[in-house]
Amino acid sequence: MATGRNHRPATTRSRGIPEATVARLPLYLRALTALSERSVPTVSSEELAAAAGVNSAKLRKDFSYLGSYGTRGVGYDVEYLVYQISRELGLTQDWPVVIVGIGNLGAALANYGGFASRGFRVAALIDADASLAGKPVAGIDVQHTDRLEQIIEESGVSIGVIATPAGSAQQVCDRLVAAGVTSILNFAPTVLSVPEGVDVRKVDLSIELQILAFHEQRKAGEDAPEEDTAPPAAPPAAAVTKRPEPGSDGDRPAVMPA
Amino acid sequence: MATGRNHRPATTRSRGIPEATVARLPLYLRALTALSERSVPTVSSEELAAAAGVNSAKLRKDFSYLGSYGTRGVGYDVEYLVYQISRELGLTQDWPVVIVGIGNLGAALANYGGFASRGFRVAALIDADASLAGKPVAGIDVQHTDRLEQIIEESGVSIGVIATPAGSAQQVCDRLVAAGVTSILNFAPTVLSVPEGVDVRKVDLSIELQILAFHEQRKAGEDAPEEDTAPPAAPPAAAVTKRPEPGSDGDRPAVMPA
DNA sequence: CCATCTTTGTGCACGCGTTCACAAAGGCAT
DNA sequence: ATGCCTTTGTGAACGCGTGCACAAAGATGG
Ligand SMILES: NC(=O)c1ccc[n+]([C@@H]2O[C@H](COP(=O)([O-])OP(=O)(O)OC[C@H]3O[C@@H](n4cnc5c(N)ncnc54)[C@H](O)[C@@H]3O)[C@@H](O)[C@H]2O)c1
Ligand SMILES: NC(=O)c1ccc[n+]([C@@H]2O[C@H](COP(=O)([O-])OP(=O)(O)OC[C@H]3O[C@@H](n4cnc5c(N)ncnc54)[C@H](O)[C@@H]3O)[C@@H](O)[C@H]2O)c1
Repeated sequence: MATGRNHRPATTRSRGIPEATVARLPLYLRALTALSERSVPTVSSEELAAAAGVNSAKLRKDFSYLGSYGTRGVGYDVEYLVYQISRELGLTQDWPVVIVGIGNLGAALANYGGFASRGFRVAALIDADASLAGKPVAGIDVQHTDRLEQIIEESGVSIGVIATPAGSAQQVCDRLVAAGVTSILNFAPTVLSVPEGVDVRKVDLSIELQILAFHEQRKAGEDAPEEDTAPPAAPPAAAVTKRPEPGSDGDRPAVMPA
Repeated sequence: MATGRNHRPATTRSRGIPEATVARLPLYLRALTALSERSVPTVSSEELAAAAGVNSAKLRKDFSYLGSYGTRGVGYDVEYLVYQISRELGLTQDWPVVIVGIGNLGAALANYGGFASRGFRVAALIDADASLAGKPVAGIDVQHTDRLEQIIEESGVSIGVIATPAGSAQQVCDRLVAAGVTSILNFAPTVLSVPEGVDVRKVDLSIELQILAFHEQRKAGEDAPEEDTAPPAAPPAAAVTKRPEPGSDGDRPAVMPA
């Protein structure tokens, strides 16, 4: 999963809908939308669960938090459920979104059609590079960072996407929050600190790959005997003496062997 | 979070390292790398936890799974810890990666510098569009899908990134797996089904936004009284009778009101 | 060598999330 | 109507993850 707030103190526990359930609702919604397009009238928890790639009991429990929308012996009415989930997720209204940082990634996001298909609308593209200002990306003119606050207030934007380099992310975040944004999707590889009441979710490609690498390594080393912690390097203790750097810094033990 | 395997039956539970811990190791690694660049010799759990945005007790417990690498009264040796985590994550070796689907997103990924900074190397870019073949993206020539199997075998690729449209994703996935890929990072909004032993993680922008929208809606509606489930639509029951299934398609109750 | 002070490593308790398993509900055929 | 069959909704058990709080380890200064 990405990162919601650290730990919701259970006080603000969304009318009883668990966070894990919320994270799966979009998955169900996607599967249901596909069924709806094929004009399938009803679907059982078993079928829908298979389509969404989850356990059917989990799905039923998830839906039970929304209410009793199923019919025993039959299943769930597809259209009705699509509406209920959409409403629960707040997708019956349009959410204007700003994207800050129109580089490789930001431009790809701007071009992504998957926004509008749900209730999201790209309200503005913002970049600090003056030479980009006025140029259209995905049919929308890029605007300069100077106008960030103005744009957000005028358009009533409450969701911001950060696709700037990591070094600028916190600064951009601060400005977004100050201007009224209360939900942020962060693609920059940094930990953002935000005041209470602001939600941050992060998408970090590098982390995902590293997690895959971890499991990949385990798969590979499953046959070969593990070499444990012995071979790697010198233990950390008793190794803090040298100081090669005049500026500031201590020594570094001779780790990172061959 | 994204999605690891559904549920690891605890049998293959990575030498005791909890999945949640594995997911945080890259975070610690990033913070430690920054410290290392500033030549900071040691760091306490409290400081490092703050930098990584987590609880210090959690961080200490996480590290305890790797071994006792700290020194009481002092903290952790930065360089040593960087090495230990890198080794645990399998980052001491280079992982060749293929990206399939060099469109908006795939091209952005190919251009992303964050790959090489960790142990990942873009081994090949693959697309079904014949007009892209031979054209360089990020300094690497795009190759046609026909050569997918050959490329994977030749380069010994075990990690694949899917950035094709959703409709092609499962098919691409199947080919990757058949060719020997055992870890997949999926950007297409689809549930991929893979055989046992293959890990899939997904990154879904749309889902992240929907989760943010959910919380955003709650924040907004906190003042206003909730309108519960009453107004929405007609209840689902008593609407399932017909089954006009010669071709397909049944009726659809008049949901989705104004 | 001893006292003190810092910080780790972890035992423990708690809450969330997952899964099983089944009673109740409801459709459908007879 | 009545009984059967399907599928929901949920009680309960379990396991994982989190965070508190503290004893033990070790550094440091006298
Ligand atoms: N490209 C990818 O596939 C990818 C993948 C994962 C993460 N990321 C992260 O996403 C971010 C963007 O990546 P990218 O490849 O698009 O980089 P990029 O350099 O192509 O684009 C960054 C853009 O942000 C703009 N910018 C810089 N500072 C700004 C500021 N203060 N305010 C507004 N705009 C500002 C720059 O002008 C530039 O247009 C980076 O943090 C990167 O680490 C990228
Ligand atoms: N662009 C985004 O920001 C974004 C965000 C989230 C998710 N996604 C998802 O990522 C995927 C790619 O998005 P995009 O915007 O880059 O789309 P795109 O249309 O720009 O690129 C898709 C590329 O995949 C290639 N392709 C199609 N079928 C293929 C096949 N069978 N084998 C190999 N290559 C094939 C196409 O030739 C094209 O170059 C889509 O599934 C999209 O939903 C994109």
